[in-house]
Amino acid sequence: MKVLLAEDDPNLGMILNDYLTAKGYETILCRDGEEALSTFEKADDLSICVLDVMMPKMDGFTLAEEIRQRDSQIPIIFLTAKSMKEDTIAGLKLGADDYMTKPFSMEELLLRIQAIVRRTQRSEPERREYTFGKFTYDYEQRLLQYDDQEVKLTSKESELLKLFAQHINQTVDRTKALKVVWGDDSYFNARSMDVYIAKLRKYLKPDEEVQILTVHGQGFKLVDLS
Amino acid sequence: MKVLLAEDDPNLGMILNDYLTAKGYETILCRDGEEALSTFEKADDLSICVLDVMMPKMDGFTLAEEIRQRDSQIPIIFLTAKSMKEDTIAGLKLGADDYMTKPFSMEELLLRIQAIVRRTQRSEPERREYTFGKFTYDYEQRLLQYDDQEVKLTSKESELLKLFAQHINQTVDRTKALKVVWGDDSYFNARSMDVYIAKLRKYLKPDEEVQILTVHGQGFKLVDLS
DNA sequence: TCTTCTTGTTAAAAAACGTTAAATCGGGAC
DNA sequence: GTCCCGATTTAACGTTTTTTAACAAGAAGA
Repeated sequence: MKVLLAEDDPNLGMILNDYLTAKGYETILCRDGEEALSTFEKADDLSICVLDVMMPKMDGFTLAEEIRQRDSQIPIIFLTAKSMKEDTIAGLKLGADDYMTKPFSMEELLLRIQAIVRRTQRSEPERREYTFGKFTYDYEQRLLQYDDQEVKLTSKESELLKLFAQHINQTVDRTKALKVVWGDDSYFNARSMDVYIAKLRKYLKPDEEVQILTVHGQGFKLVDLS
Repeated sequence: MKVLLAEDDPNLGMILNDYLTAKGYETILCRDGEEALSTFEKADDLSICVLDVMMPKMDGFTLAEEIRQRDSQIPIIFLTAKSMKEDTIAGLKLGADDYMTKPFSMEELLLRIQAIVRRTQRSEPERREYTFGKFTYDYEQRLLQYDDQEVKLTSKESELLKLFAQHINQTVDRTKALKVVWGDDSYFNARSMDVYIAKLRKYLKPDEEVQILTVHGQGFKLVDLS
């Protein structure tokens, strides 16, 4: 996840940069509008832009217009020194996705970035089919196929398997799985999930190369050795 | 474009209502959280929710949680009396799409609504004809066609099918369907709906690529693989 | 090693849903 | 009004899905 930061105040710039980096974002910090624009043109997989409104060489609004010309979709958040209504409105007219008035907390900025990214990426083509080992899983039809056998999964089985299929060879947290599939992570839901893990394991048994490993105290991992 | 407004201050409520109506939006104004929730459940084509945080009976955050449970996609904008950082953060954690601090200008609210709607583009215009798989459904005439066969549906069958057709490949909540088609979600209406689901499934049988899946404990989903 | 916490497994209970048919309702014809 | 009819609801019973319970097994820390 790459974030373009355009902020001329070296102090704030570094703070933002460090904070977002610590939170797992890849950041590119630019000191003025022109630098930001040329960086934008060179970078090819930016997820979001965070632009200070007042900057040397090219202000944030102009920069946003230039960016919009080149990518009409990428989310833009403006940072402004004071709450100027006209600024806000001007920014929104340019298609800003959000707006923050200094001083703001890092946490809030992070949340806003997450919220926007969640929104804009959610239309990411949900896959219909997942494959692992010799299996094919059709999420829409809830059909798990192996050779010429097929099993129809129930909705809970389906949601859980999809979650694993989306994170092949990665550990999926118990709490995360519970929140996604059951909505909350109570004790009983956790036990219920364990039962479902057993069911999925039974379905996956035919292929030795695919299995659900438990990462004790953490979660589970669907490993595909094929 | 339908907007759900939840605002207890009659003055501001009317102003918002009038302004948005003048701008071509269809608005539904609710005076408290509970009213807003039950309105939400009955309406079947809302585009966005604008919720005051402080309201009688049910506050905006709780309301938002309830709404999120029923529709994880619909955009939500919060209105709050003062700029409370905790409020802001709490709201964003709930997945708010935007946030406005009173007093704000109508123009700004409008711009934010437009920005969000432009991004999400979710609103299904009320259509006369719906298609899925090899079927065509004419809602006005209540005529379901397949190849050169056609079936005339009864009014309940029709309302239910329309609801599914408007949410193809999305889960429609049982309670939502009951509220929209039957008006309330009593036990017997629920059983009645199950009977109607069976009827619709019979009608849809000719096309393998269209089916109504049940999402246990949640609702139903009309999937179209074509 | 012992103890505690977590996970595996199985079966039973409970809840939700499917199916079919009979009962009820409500509007038009007579 | 009564009768008839299709539409809808209620009822009864069957099936599937999910949760709960109880106990076994494994991992990790003292």
